[in-house]
Amino acid sequence: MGNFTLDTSEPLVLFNKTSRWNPFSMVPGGAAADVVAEGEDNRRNVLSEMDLFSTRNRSHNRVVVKKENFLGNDLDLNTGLNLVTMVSNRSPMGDDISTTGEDQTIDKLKDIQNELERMNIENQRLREMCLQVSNNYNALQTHFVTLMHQQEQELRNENIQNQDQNANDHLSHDQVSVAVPRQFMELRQSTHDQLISRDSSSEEKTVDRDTKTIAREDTPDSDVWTSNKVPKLVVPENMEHTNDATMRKVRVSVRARSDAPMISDGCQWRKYGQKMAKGNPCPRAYYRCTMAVGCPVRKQVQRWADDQTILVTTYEGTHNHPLPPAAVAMASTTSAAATMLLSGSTSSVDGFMNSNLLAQAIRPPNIATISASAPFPTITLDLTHPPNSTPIFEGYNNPAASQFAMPLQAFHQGSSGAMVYNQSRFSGLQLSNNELSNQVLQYQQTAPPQHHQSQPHPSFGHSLSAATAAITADPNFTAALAAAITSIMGGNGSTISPKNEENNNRELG
DNA sequence: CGCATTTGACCCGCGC
DNA sequence: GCGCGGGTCAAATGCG
Repeated sequence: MGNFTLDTSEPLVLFNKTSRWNPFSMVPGGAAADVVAEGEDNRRNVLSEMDLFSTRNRSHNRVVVKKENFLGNDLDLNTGLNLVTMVSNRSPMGDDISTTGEDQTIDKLKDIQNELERMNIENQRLREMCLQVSNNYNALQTHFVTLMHQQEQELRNENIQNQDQNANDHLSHDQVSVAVPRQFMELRQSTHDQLISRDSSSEEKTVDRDTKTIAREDTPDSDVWTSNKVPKLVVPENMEHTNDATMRKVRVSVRARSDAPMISDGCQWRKYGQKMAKGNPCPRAYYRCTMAVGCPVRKQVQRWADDQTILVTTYEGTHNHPLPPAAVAMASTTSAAATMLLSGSTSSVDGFMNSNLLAQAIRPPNIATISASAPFPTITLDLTHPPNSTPIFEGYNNPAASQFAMPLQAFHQGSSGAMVYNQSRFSGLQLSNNELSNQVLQYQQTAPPQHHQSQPHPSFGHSLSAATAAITADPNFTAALAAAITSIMGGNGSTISPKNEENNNRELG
């Protein structure tokens, strides 16, 4: 088989070069384009990689066909799009083409169809591989950020202990050690404009306050969720407990339009309460995850007061059990977002968050809001932007699938507006990026809509798409993905650069 | 009958 | 100290 690559990102008309029919005569404006085979005889079946959409070429009304020969019977097409094969019944010289030529054309078409089927299967396999790699990457990223957070917190604890011992020799060792989870305490206290300077004379009061709050906020999950009558003052035994407790208190809020009482995120939830919240005529429902005994994850569902078509789902905590595929995307996204928010609560917030991969991954403008003015630090993903009318999203415009159509469209559309941070300490983190929309568009071009519609979990494809889109916006991820694919494919020694990924995606589609 | 949901009571933190 | 509001519990209720 000869090498033959065809750019099929747009409708393509395949024609025999021996034909006098000129496909470019249909171009608005009526100017016919020349088709030139460089250095080759026009009468030979020379068909190769054509850049039909190059601005430069188009501007010159000329398409350059690279010289790359193939035999007529070896036509190897890589396209998933509709091809219209135009075969003239006359040669350029005016000679009639025999019936044998038509049979050969039919054979070619059959070969093409077979090859298309094979390539589609291969593309599907590669797509699944990409999803798996992206999921693994996200999990690793979350773990990495958590480790970074713990490491920094340990350093801070050492510094705090040294400062406290120097300034307050009269404080007992236990009182000082109580200040371990100060990282989160700082954020919460500053939230209420009550941050007390450690240099002031009120140091003892500060420690007492920390002690009280820690008793509630840093209690291990098992204590918190099983009984409220256990001793409230629990000093964290290790950093892991501390991290779990603070993580549980960090919230990730997702706003999406939905008529359903609750968005489907792949997890199993049990409602354990409902309250009327102040300032909102709609009740707030409380759910806990029931996929495992003692899972600390809870969520609140409430319609937005300003627009009751918008459903606000607030997640809190980290799952302590394996997740089904349908729940991986949302859970990992919220978990990573919570980790990012925790990372941002450190004193080195700007530098750390700017280096945070997740911060880049979720930084499409006008989507994420970090708010510390709420009782708990909350990162809000606003997925309520109006739908985009791009035909590619027709499947997502189906009302039945609307609940997660919004995330996709929001991610896709997220090229205007600005990411908002309610608290001044986050103001240094200006996240503006429009490459995500391109990446998402790319991803969606490679994902056939019917694939989503036929999934057993309707929300899975959409939520996973949104999460994957966010992940793939990270250039580091692109490089990692390229390396992973290269490694998996093993073989031809060629590497996939991020720049080439677009072409690869196009071919995979 | 078992499980999920509902709903009023209770706990707790916070502000005045 | 008291009241308010958020969050949770658990008995009652509903449903398949």
